[in-house]
Amino acid sequence: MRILIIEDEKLLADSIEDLLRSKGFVTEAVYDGESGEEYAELGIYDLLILDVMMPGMNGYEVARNVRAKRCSTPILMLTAKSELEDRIRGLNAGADYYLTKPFDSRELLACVNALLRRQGNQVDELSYGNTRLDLSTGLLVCGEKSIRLSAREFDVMRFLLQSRDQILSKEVILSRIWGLESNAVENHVEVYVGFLRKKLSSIGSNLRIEAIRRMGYHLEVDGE
Amino acid sequence: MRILIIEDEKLLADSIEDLLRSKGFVTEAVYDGESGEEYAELGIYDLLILDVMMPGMNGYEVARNVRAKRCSTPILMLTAKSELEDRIRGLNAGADYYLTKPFDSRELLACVNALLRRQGNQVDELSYGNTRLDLSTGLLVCGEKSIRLSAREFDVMRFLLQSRDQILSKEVILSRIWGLESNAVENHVEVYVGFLRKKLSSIGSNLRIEAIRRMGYHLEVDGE
DNA sequence: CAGGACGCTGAAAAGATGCTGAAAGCAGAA
DNA sequence: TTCTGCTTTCAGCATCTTTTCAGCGTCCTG
Repeated sequence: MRILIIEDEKLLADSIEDLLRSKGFVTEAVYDGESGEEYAELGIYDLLILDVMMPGMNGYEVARNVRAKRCSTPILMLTAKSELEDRIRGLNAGADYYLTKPFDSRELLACVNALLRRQGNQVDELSYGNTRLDLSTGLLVCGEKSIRLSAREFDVMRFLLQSRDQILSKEVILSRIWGLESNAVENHVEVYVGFLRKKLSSIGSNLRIEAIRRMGYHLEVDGE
Repeated sequence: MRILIIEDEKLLADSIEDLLRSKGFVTEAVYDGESGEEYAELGIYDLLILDVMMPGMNGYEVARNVRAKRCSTPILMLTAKSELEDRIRGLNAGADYYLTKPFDSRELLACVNALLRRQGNQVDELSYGNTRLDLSTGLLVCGEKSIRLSAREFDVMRFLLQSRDQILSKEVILSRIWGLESNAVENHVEVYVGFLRKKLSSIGSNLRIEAIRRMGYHLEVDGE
């Protein structure tokens, strides 16, 4: 999931990026309306986060221009104002949701998730090696064989597949899959990795979930 | 990964230290802004955790002074206040992230990880000679061959690569990698240098870790 | 040249970390 | 309610990492 942040306060943009990245989103930030519009119109983003008050082109204008180009990427507007008429103005300009600063990070995340969910825009499979994870059915497929993953197994497998170029620490997996508030412990990750390894080998996959001591897990393809 | 905690409430500082140490970070704590600034400006930390409300120099001032010295270590600010203006003030003073007390330990960890990750992700590999250290997978690569480093080996190797123009004394390496409070001795460094030399030559690297008597170690490229 | 300081190494002990199977807890379906 | 499958918990084992240590070689200094 790729998110573009258009926000002239660099530090705030950075902290939004941190927040979203820690949840596994891919983010990019630009710091003025003009570049924002340009980037947004590439059409490669799943969501725009757009500040209203910016020097030069403001958020309303950006939203309006983007929509005028028939780009339907959902837009989340950020503003210091909380007046009804501002909200209406933003929505009329094409925004999908309106968040008043200061906002709670939870609220932002909930909002981002809601917008992405609403779009229903997902890739419908992830492949690596000889193996494929079907995101709509939750099936792990290898050649003729396939096996069903439970919800948790699916989340973990997907996260691993999405992060194939990185080592994922148990900590990160926990906070991403079980959430910050859960009282899940690292052994949960170990157990689920165990489940997944069993299922992977049962369908003859050449994917290995390699444990890297003290660092985390990494997906590898046998014979590479 | 080395973290400096600047927090006048000793109990809170201790509990943060415990938490982070249990996750394998090396921590040090100081209990007032003045010493905090002094330590921070040594530039040997990967992250600062900084309380806003302290007698004497407060967190904003520390952050501002540290930034004024062009020290770009990420700063995580802690505060009891959750007002927008405080958050912005902190961000403007150079903080990278803002956490309101009381905070969840998991949230703190996620935050710390996010900040460290962001920093680490700016460079995702370090190369020298014919050899490359992949920071996201922890692999030491030379041409076709590659070998996995353990967590400690990785830390030492990275430190050497990052300081390729300097001679690193065992003492500096010890304090940086094992931490000031650890009871590690210089032989640890010698042993790890030995491990690394073995791994370097096993993949055919032209890097040598040269010992300079009474001074320390230095990375050199064969045939230069 | 002798002696001491320093650095290197292999082997073994100590310590951490990761894996696993079994069982208990839980929630939804029948 | 009972059944079923998913998730969590736990304890013990296995494995890998880190530390420790003793002995040897080399370099420097007097």
